[in-house]
This record gives sequence, structure tokens and C-alpha cells, in this order.
Amino acid sequence: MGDDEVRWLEPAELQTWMTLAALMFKLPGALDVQLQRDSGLTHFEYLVLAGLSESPDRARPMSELAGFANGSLSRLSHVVKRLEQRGFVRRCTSSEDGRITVAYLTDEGWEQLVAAAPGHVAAVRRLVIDALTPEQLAQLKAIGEQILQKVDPGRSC
Amino acid sequence: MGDDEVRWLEPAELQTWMTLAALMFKLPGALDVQLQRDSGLTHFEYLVLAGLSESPDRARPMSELAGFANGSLSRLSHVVKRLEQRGFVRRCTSSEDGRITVAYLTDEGWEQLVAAAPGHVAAVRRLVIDALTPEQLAQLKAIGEQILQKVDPGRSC
DNA sequence: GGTTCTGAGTTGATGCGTCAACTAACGGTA
DNA sequence: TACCGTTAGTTGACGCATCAACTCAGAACC
Repeated sequence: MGDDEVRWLEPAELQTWMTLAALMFKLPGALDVQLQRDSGLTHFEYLVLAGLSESPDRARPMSELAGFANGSLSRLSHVVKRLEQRGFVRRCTSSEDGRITVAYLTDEGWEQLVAAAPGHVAAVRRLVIDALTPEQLAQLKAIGEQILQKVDPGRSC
Repeated sequence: MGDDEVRWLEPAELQTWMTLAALMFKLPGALDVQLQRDSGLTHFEYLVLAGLSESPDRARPMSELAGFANGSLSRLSHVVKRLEQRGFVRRCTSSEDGRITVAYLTDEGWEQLVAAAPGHVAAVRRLVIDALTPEQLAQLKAIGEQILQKVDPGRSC
């Protein structure tokens, strides 16, 4: 930083930060465990399938899908390759723009998602939604958006 | 689950959840990038060093350290091995209980931490603390604790 | 005092994410 | 149409996390 004057965290700030840090470490793991055990899917893989299922024709360009699932294009490419090998997804290059690859959900992929969704939603409810009051949910949304603004400015433009 | 009646997420709940999910995906990455670039440390490695530095004698049993850094014992073991190879940490078995391994910070480890801390704290400030009002910080702490209660009941008992 | 049980820690194989390097296609310019 | 820069996507090597299997030390029980 080049500045000797460091503004260290005050005790209250530190406590909040440690709580958030613990949350970031443990919540993803808890969700992955449930999904992996009950459906053989990663949370990221689930988001990929969900992102496709929400789109018209169950199809979406890779870049767009990567943005939706909060991952890099490289990561998505690897994951989609594996999902394709499992028969959940297929790829074809766009006829309009030869650079674009559109991934689309197969019927098996759809069924896999339908089978996985109830358990996943239940886990999200149990761990997050039902642990908070409606007021806290609103607070959390605002807090999350403000932090994301700093972390990743220029998303959803 | 075994129940056909699934309580799906309502739109507001879904939005909050997607925001939190995006946060969980991106905040760890952002912090790791800063630490890796400026200090060659992972966030987890940083927490390990920080956990040792806060302890009397700069030493702590592995299990305790794993709890502090929010990781499994196995993960910690691998990480401490690497940190030991880099000269930042050393291990020795406790004289009181032969099962316990205590890790302790070397002088080089201490210097590494001191060098890394300002940049890391600045990143935490910039991305999280300064993005929120004091009121929101208090809200976030409560929210985080309530979720952690569900995710990992029986921590800090 | 030997046997079993539990808790602490380590290890190696496997699988996933990241990074850098690459291919290929489009758009513009001459 | 040839060249250049840009954008989309893929690939392979490397590093880290996870899981299961293992070792070893204390506790408990008889």
C-alpha cells in the first residue's frame, strides 16, 4: 500500500469480519456436502444446470452461463465437459456467431436437476432462509449487494 | 426429505439467496488474489499464521488451530507441512500428551505475517468494512452467527 | 497389565479450480 | 483479400482440498 499508517480493525469490526470469514469457509462446504451426497452434484454444477433450465430452450452461451454461475469461463468449460460426459448437457457452436458455444440441457440433465432441487432448496431454507427473520433477509440482501459492488464492480450492467 | 410438498423459495428469498451465493463465490477469490499477489499466501495460510501469532508463545495445538482457521485437521496438516517447508512454522509433539502436535511460528513466519497484514487488512476494509454502515456491520454479525449456528452447531462451546 | 476404544494427526490418491498458452472466428481497415 | 486486434472458448499443467486409510498415544475397563 505504501502507507505506514494502517487502519487496523477495531474489536467490533474484527468480530464481524471473523464471523463473515467463518461463514464463507463453512457455508459452501455444507451445501456441497448435501448436494454431493444426495445428487452427486457440486453447488457450481447445480447452478449451471439451474441456469440452463431457466433459459428459453434450455440453452445459453457459455460466457453468459459463466456469469450466472459466478465462475470463470475456464472453470465452466471444464465443468461442462464433465457434465457432457455424464449426459446432462450438450454443446454446439452458434450458427450466427461461430465463436459462441451454446450449452443446452438434455432431458437427463433436466431430470437430474428436478431430482436435486427439492433437497437443495430444503438445505438453503434450513441453513439460511429459515434461520433469519424477514427483516434480516432484507438486510442481508442490501449488505451482500454493497459488498459485491466493491468485490466485482460492473456486474449486471 | 421424503415429502412431496416442497417449500420453494419466494422471489424475495431467492434474490437474497442468489446474492449471498454470489458473495460466497467471489469474496474468497478476491481476498486470495490480493494475498497471493502481494504476499504469496492463501487466505487460509494467513489465518493459520494469524492464529499462531495471537497465541501465547506463538504456539498452538493443531486441532485448536484448525478450528480457529475454519478448516479440517487434514487440510491444516497439509498446509502446515508446506508452511514448515517454507520456514514459517515448526512442529513438535507435546511433552504432556504425545498425541498432540503443537505448531509454532518462527521469526520468519512472524515477519511474513507482519509484512502481509497491512495489505490484507486494507483489502478487508475496502471490500467489506468500509462498504457498510456501522449499523449494517452489527446486522451482519448477528446474521452470520445465526446462519453459522445452523451450519455448524456446536462450535465455540 | 493386557485389550479395546477413542482422539490426534498424518499420508496418498483423486478430483476440482486456476493460470497461462493456445485456437479459432469475427470486425475493421487498407 | 490480407492484416490486425479483439472476443469466445478450450486445453494441460500445476496446486490445493477432500476423503479414506492408516499410525500412534492415552483412557477405560476388566
